[in-house]
Amino acid sequence: MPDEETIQALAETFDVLRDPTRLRIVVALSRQEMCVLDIAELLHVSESAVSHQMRLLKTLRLVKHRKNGKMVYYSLDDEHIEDLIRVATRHISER
Amino acid sequence: MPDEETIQALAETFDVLRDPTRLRIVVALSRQEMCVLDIAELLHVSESAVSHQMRLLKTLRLVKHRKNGKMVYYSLDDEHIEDLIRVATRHISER
DNA sequence: GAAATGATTGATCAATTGTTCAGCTGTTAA
DNA sequence: TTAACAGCTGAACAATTGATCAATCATTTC
Repeated sequence: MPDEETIQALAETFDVLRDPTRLRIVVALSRQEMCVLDIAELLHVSESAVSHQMRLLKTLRLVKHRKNGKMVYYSLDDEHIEDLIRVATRHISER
Repeated sequence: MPDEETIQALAETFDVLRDPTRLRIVVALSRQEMCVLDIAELLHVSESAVSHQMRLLKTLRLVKHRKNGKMVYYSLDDEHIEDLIRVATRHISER
């Protein structure tokens, strides 16, 4: 049995992806870099909602950002997340 | 962008594994078949709590069960879940 | 049958969560 | 300097969640 710390870290990782909005953001960013407004429009949620989620994704080191003037461009910071989505997609397609 | 149904199914999958108790149950079952009481004792949680979680895991087809008298033995029903845990473990070990 | 055991269930409760709203910061252009 | 724009933030709210408790079911043993 993995130690408590590992379990917590694993749970935290899955926790990020369990929310549909966050999942959509991550999937979108796996294809291209995007700014907050682009994401908000694509997913039909408010800028504020996106911004809140980006803070979480940033804190957990899932995304990185790049500022250009007043725009903030986000992209994935971790290729493992794409792996997770791939494996999970295989899972649901066979269940 | 995947359709709404796929996103929901993906989120649901990650949702199961985001809870430490549920994650510990799944990890334990990936090693051996266990009954409710075994799991409860191993994880130091109540039988009732385990039973509630087993219902969820059963509903989402993550575990299967086998009755033998008054005992119910649970085991994993899906090898993809072990893959997910493997990939996630690699992720956290490198972050 | 009654008691004991393993497991399940429903109700309840505190804690957590994601969104909204309003106001804010920082940057650009007039 | 003002207005407009892109993004961030904290408070507040409803909704969801996971554990606990008590009661119950199902099976075995006495």
